[in-house]
Amino acid sequence: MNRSISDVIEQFIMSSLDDNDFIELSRNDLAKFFSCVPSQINYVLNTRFTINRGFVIESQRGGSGYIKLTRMHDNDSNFLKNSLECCAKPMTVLEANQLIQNMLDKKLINEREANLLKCIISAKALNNPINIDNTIRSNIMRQVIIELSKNDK
Amino acid sequence: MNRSISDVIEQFIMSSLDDNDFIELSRNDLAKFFSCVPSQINYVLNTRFTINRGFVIESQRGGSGYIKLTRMHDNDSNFLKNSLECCAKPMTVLEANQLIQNMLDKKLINEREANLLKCIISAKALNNPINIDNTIRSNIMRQVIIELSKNDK
DNA sequence: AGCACTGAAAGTCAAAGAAAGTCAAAAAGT
DNA sequence: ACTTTTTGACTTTCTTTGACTTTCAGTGCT
Repeated sequence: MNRSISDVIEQFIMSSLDDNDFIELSRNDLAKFFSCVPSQINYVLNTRFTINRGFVIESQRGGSGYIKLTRMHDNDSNFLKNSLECCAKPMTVLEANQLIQNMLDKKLINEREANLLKCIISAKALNNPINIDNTIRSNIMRQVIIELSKNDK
Repeated sequence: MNRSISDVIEQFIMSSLDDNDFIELSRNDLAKFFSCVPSQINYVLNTRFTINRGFVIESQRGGSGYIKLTRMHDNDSNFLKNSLECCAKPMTVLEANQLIQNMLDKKLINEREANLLKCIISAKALNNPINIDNTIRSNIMRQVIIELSKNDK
């Protein structure tokens, strides 16, 4: 197996995640360590540690910036993955409400949270040109799912 | 997580506020203590201890000058009412985040809820024509506040 | 008492620095 | 040929630094 540097970096990051549910990386340091350009790290992250594979990435730029990588819990991850597909297209209020109800049923959120979400994706909250309304709604739900995927507190 | 010197200073000031409702700082002494330039203290104050997060800063220059930092206390309904006014105008991500942080500080929402809200009002979630972006954001926050007011004690 | 001087604060603002992100071209695999 | 990987120039975001400004209390002089 003639593996690429990307594979090696993937492996390295993967094993760092063995012990912890999340790790914090320095893009520049990692790049230096593997003698590659920094954007290669982004490439690895974007191609290997995707939401669909159960990972969530957060980061901050600027002085003492960082990249935080979180692994999702497996049981929830499937449901969330499927839900994500739901959010690939614009959603009506009805569809969004159903998704929220599903999340509630699966105990991924509680009642209070469900109510919050419902009011947020309501027509009132997204009061603006109708044609992009549903798009924003699915964008919001996608972000919610990503947020719920982070299993740290 | 204390990533930057600014974060460390923020923490320090924050914990000084644990016991008292207000504290008096000496900009120069603080700067000396943390081995940074005095204006760094201003930076921390301006980015972390903002009005939107419920802090008030008073200061005096010149001989025996000082910086007085006060944490605002007002009851929940007052707070919600004021927050509503905040949402009368379009809001930037930063403004919304500070409002959410403030709600968290006041225990009107918990950390999980705060994170949910933050991701919802993020640029990513509201990914659409910039000029109406901020308007949607304030609409959303308004609905959230209204929702939170429902189960008010 | 009133006034000017002085030095000790704090404030401002913009440049420099330090990350991370983006995107597309070039290179390498298959 | 086509897909994946590698590279690097350019962008964006946040932090750190420092030169310069403003304000004030105290002091000494008239």
